[in-house]
Amino acid sequence: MESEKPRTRRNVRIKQAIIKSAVEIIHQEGLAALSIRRIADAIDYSPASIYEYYANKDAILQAVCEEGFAKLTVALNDYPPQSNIRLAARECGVQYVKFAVSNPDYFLLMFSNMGNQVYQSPEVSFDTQLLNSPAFMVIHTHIQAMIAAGYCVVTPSYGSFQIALSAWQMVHGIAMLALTMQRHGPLDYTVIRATLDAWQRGFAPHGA
Amino acid sequence: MESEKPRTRRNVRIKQAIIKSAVEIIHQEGLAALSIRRIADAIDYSPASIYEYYANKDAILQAVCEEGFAKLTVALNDYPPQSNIRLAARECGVQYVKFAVSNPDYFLLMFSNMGNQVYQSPEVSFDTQLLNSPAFMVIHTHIQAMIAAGYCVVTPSYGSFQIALSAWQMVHGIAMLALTMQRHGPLDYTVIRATLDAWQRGFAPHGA
DNA sequence: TATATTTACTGAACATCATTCAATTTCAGA
DNA sequence: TCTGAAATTGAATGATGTTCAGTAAATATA
Repeated sequence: MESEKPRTRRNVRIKQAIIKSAVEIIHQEGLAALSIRRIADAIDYSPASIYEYYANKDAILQAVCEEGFAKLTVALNDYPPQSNIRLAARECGVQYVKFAVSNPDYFLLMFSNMGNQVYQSPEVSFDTQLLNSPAFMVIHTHIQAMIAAGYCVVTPSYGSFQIALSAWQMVHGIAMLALTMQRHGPLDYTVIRATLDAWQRGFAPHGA
Repeated sequence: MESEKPRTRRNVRIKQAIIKSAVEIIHQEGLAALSIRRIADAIDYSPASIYEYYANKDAILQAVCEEGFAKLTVALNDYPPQSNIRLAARECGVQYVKFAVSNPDYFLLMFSNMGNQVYQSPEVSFDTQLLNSPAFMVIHTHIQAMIAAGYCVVTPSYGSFQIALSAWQMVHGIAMLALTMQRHGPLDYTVIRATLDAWQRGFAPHGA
């Protein structure tokens, strides 16, 4: 089931080589340096043959983005064990920012005008698309745990989905501004953790 | 003082015409449609003569961004009068999101890889750069008012600057995700206001 | 006013880009 | 071995940013 003919197996191997070299170029020389010719050089093919595997450059960028979201999902869980639910959720947010900072061009591509057709099927609603996205589900699971532990208050009009979306918006804003405005000098993660603590307090039950 | 020779006055008029048509093209056809030849067409000049006024395309994009930040500053103050400080600050945040949503390509250009050299002089620190930026000062002033009114708690390591930055990060995350992930369907500003209320609660004094 | 000089402007060119396509090579099956 | 399909490519197309030598216009000088 996983790979039928050697024909198709070679096919997927070349497709993987294409996006792998694309990711490397983006990492090493930035998004602006990425071109079809550059990829073709890297994998020892002619520029024209790239189009045998991807319809156009946008399709390649989309594949790169999809891989990026998968990597982000992994990164969101890659932090040392925490002593409680709230610290774990906070560290998950820190991981989000760290992923962005250590993959700036990659991250900007994922969340910019073009390559973000990942969640963009208009026929499916925004909510269900998010709830099927692994990266968002990591956040959502943290929020559900905090709700279950009594650290988060839900109301009829503002449930776990809205809170998780708010959490994503918070860390996304931190990450984006760090990439575009705060490029010079390293980030102070103590301050960022304090910001995420304040965010958690905003959803905590009254006087806790 | 304002305009010396007719020579220089004509010069600035043409420079303004260039960025004005650039902004129009971005609004009407998107950033991808913006080219030197397209601008030259719009202002009845040859492509080469554009370079008499701007060094290259990046310089034009930077000028467009600077105008964008000025427009954003105006928009942040353009909301109906509110009955108290906290509602005013909240509405300022709503204006930030509304500006982004009604100028998507413009906003993405302002906060993306290239055209954001606005605050990027490495010799000046991030803090002082922000505190000299009119758009950030609008946010900072709201925060200072809330602190003075006792709605916000400051600590030695987390002062008005950090709180204002956190506010900016929050609304920026809302705006950015709305542009890149939530493109289909209008935004629910009731939910966004609830999110900003929660943010404010996070910085409120204990049990208020 | 006539001339010299600086400025504004342009056409044509260059390098690079994404993309297409006819022609060629490679390969799997009969 | 032969045949047809698939894979690969060189060359071409049209668009892009940018440069530059040359021309036209505006200004300064005499």
